[in-house]
Amino acid sequence: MPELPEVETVVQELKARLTGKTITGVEADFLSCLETPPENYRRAVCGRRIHEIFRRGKYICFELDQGPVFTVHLRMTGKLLFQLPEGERKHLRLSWCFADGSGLHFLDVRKFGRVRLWPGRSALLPKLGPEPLDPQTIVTALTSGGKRAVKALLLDQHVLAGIGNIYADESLFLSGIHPSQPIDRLSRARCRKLANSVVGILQSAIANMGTTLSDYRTTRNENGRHGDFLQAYGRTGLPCLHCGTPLQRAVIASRSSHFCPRCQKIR
DNA sequence: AACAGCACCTGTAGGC
DNA sequence: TGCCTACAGGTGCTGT
Repeated sequence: MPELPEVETVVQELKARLTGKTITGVEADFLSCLETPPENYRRAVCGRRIHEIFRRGKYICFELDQGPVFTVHLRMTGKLLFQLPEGERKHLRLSWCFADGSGLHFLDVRKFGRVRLWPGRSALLPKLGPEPLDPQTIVTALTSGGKRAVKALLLDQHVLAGIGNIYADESLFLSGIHPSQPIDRLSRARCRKLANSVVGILQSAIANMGTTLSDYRTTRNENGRHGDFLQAYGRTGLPCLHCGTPLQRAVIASRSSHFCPRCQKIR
């Protein structure tokens, strides 16, 4: 389940390895992963040099010379790998070939991942909210959230771009806020605490190259190490690391939510 | 406006 | 062992 830290890890590796390379071919094994007609996509990218690779929310963005950008969204089970592992050929959806003979492979068990072409950087992903990497941006985004549950806001990519279920639960646990807490009844101080938790969690997960629970891998097919540090997500029934109360699981904002019923009360 | 439900998919875990 | 079902969750859509 790649969220901001996982995508950031992938982008840093792609940047180091692929910037400046020229795309010579695209081989699609699963045409539906292209949201742009295949011929248009090929025409736009083949023969072009990769100018810059960057991240926006959970999107991986490849900016090519002369303007066009294509985005890759990994959704739940997508991976970008420099080498295609034997035995995973079954899940290969798309490959890019480069002028130096190297390649990049997009694998995706569940076929949810998508590749899309955009005319340029200025028109990219217009509905996406701001990056949740500085506390003031987060406070501002959350405080315009009406009466909604705080977890619904954290997960809404139009409000903040990049947070998914794992880091939403971790941030709420760290700041002692119940996922169902209505945002308009959250004090300014607790909102700031949440914002600081979000930034801290995301930065620490980036430093650990993300969280591998099942499918996520780096471009070198390595696991992220942040799974060892999760304090709430996936710990249903295990003791809270602050007070020892067994953690609970409930469906909130249509997602499984993991929280401590004692440390995270609605106030 | 906010939210629920569903579709998209497949692998895995659990029950029987 | 094997069959069946529920479940995992990011995004975008429809309906209420």
